[in-house]
Amino acid sequence: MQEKYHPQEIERQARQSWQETGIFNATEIPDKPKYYCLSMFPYPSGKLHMGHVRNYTIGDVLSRYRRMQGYNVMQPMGWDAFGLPAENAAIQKGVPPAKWTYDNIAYMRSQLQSLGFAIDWQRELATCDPQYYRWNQWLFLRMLEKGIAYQKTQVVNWDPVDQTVLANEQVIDGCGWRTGAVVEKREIPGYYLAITRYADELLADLEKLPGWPERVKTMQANWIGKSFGVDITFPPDTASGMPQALKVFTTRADTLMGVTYVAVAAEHAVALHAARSQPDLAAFIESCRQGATMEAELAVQEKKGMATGLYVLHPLTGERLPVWVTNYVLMSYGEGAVMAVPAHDERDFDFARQHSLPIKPVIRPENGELSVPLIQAFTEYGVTFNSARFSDLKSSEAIDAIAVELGQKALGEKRVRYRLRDWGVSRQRYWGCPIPLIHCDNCGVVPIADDQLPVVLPEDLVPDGSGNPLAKTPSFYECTCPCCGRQARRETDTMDTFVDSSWYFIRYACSDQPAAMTDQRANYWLPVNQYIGGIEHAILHLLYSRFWSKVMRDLELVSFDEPFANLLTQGMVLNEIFFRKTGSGRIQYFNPAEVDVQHDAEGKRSGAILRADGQPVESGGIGTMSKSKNNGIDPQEIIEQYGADTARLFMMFASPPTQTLEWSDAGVEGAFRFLKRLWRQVYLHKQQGGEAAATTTPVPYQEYPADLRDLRCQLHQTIVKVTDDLERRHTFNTAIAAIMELMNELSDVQGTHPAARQLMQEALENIVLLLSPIVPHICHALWRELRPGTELLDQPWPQADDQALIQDEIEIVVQINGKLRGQIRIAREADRPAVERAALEDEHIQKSMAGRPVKRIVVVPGKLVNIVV
RNA sequence: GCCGGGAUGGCGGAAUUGGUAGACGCACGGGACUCAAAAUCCCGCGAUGGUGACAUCAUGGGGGUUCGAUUCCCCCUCCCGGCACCA
Repeated sequence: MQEKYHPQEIERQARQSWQETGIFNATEIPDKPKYYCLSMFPYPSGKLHMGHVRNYTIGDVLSRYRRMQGYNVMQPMGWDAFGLPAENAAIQKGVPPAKWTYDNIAYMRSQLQSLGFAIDWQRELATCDPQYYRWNQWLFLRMLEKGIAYQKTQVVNWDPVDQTVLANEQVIDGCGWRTGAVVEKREIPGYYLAITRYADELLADLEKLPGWPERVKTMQANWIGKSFGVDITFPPDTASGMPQALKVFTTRADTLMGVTYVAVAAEHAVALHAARSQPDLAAFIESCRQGATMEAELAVQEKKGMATGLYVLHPLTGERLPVWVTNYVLMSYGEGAVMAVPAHDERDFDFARQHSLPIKPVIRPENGELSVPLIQAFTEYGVTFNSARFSDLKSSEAIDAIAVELGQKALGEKRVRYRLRDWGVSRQRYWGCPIPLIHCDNCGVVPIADDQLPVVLPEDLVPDGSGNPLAKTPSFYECTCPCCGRQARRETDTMDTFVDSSWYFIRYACSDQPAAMTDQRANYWLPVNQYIGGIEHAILHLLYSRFWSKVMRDLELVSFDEPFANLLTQGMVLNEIFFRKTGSGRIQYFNPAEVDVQHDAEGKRSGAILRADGQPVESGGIGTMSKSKNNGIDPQEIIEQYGADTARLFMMFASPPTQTLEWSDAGVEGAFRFLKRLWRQVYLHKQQGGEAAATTTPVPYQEYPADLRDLRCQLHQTIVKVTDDLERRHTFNTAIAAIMELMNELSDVQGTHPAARQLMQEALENIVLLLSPIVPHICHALWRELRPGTELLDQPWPQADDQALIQDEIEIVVQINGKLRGQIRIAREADRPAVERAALEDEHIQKSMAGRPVKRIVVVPGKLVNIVV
């Protein structure tokens, strides 16, 4: 055995050994419990970043742990390979996106392999592979047949930078999720997937996901936004010229008797009708359309409106109610029209005040009166009044009674509505999955026949930054209609890349299946037992994938309802930001790797200097690693300097996986130091006749000296703790801390005494096994030293020896009035009176009590005694 | 505005079901080894007072429940995340 730890060499050897045996290639074994462990696949952007390393290390630790526990583990990897960065790189460098993407995949694959992840590379897939995306197209056609996919023209979110449409989920604070550009409204035809058909199930099934973080489930529930209410029809006052009845949706039918006007969105048919004869109204509508480009601005912008001169009739009283066009009613929710109840709705209240519309209170608090005149809307539930025969009812009763009355008049019914909108999947971009349709002047939209799939995306186009290159490539779009044989045009829009990622985890189960989208292996492996990824996909990818799985289930392609049984959302990787203000007032950022942080004699931070010039730099706080702040650390450099195990150990140790992780060079050094100590400990043990002790005449545990018995107890307690931390808590940081603690104790064990060597052998073997999911390479090498001729990966996860966990004497804490005042050692089986007696007799306790009388003694068995004086 | 999560030494974090606050690591200080430095090893390390044994204070702030509260309850401050004219 080498005296020193040489990570590069041992890591290369370990990886070679795993590769030769193909040990991580998974097959379906019916009689073994399966464990499908999945980390979100990367976009092949060029090289791995620390977020990837963290993500895949978490997955690898869990995979390797489960493997040792006897599970049939599958951990696959692939590439989310379609997307805009490829096109942008192509525009800049003049290289086709395909080449750029495949080159990146090759490099990043080698990086992942150098990190030693236990991945089944036989199942690797890339979403830009025609053999993958043909099944996107195939399923899209099935959806088309079922009416789940359909075409419509509507106002959409337009990203002016990426020059494409975005789905609602992809608009964050009014900006594109990728570019951050302010989203515009445009009216464009496109294809939609009817995710709203599944709204109710997507919401209800969140309850089938106890293994998901509450936070993510809440976010999805809010996004789906189910609300119960009543659809109400307001008949037209034809005398005023009102052309049609107005349908509204309300959750507060109990306030119906307080309606004083009706408001419609600027895009509403009634508004457009009225505008035809009223130029000023037309101008107002136009200004609404232009002003309201940014979603976030909508909420804060001033409420504006204009009367149409049209009237509707109150469905119960027949009263004439004016119709207003306003900018605060959304066309995209409900019917694009609302009944306005100023007394009981904040928005209506503001608007009514501005435009001097009547305010009619009809709800009062259950125990009390409404103070009039109202200073603000009373929006809570309460009791009706001033509502004719619907007075003096609780809100819930009034809603029911009014709904029944409206039902009898055929002017309303109870209705459930969702905030969720259908998923627009058309993208006016090149590097994506072609939508398999043909437009024929004669036959309309014609789907491609299944046996003609895939519609292959040409891989040699170089976009120039102006529009979709597919639309400028006749060899792609020129075709003949499959129905009538005449000249036709192929659809040049491609699918949202979130389509690709909505089912890749199913395809891993059968990525070599040429004849079908899935086969029975999908039902063996799925659902994914543990999914790991960033919280940023809480809605987007995770909601789409759930929807897609349910569609596939209804098409009888898979048999599960939910794709991901357990979800772990990892925290982001942060690093300090350093900068200087240059003379011209510009800010120049410096990479933390080029900066030395200084400390004073008390260990507090005193400043930071740039190594290159020795001059100070300012700290800009801690932030996510990003190019713009120049605070990223390249994982490759860490791997080359310290080895993959150090990188993995540091990331798992610095914080629990769900929390943010602060990068620290010193912390990396510390992790490296620990591995060096571990290596040395095994080396020294072998020098002292080490592993022979385990095989020759063993000393019975009962004959161990007391200190070794205690140490052996700690060893087995550590096994229990690490197992629990990995299995249940997923707190790898505390698991590592417990092993470090044990190592610290172990380093005191000296000498060649057989029992000492025997214990050392037992401890080191177990430490190597416990650490192996986290730092597999060094453990692979150390195991060969501790047990020559055997392989670590053939070993099961260690089991604690129950006998070792039982201590004859235990330590009990003694408190006086809840404050720690002493410790006593006492026999494990000592009864309550004995414990009390021992506590009272203790010298320290006697002194602290100073003769005060005992009022009461609280005993927590095995833990503490509290003496109340 | 609504919903959720959080605040613990110089720093990252630990304390799992109300039971020893600060595990483990980093930084820092002291020592050993060395011509010297690095590396390594040993010791110390919340604050205040005390030579010391020890005492007091301390988990964002204030109050409460309890023999005992970082943990439970009420109020407040600040930070982070999500949603936001959703009728």
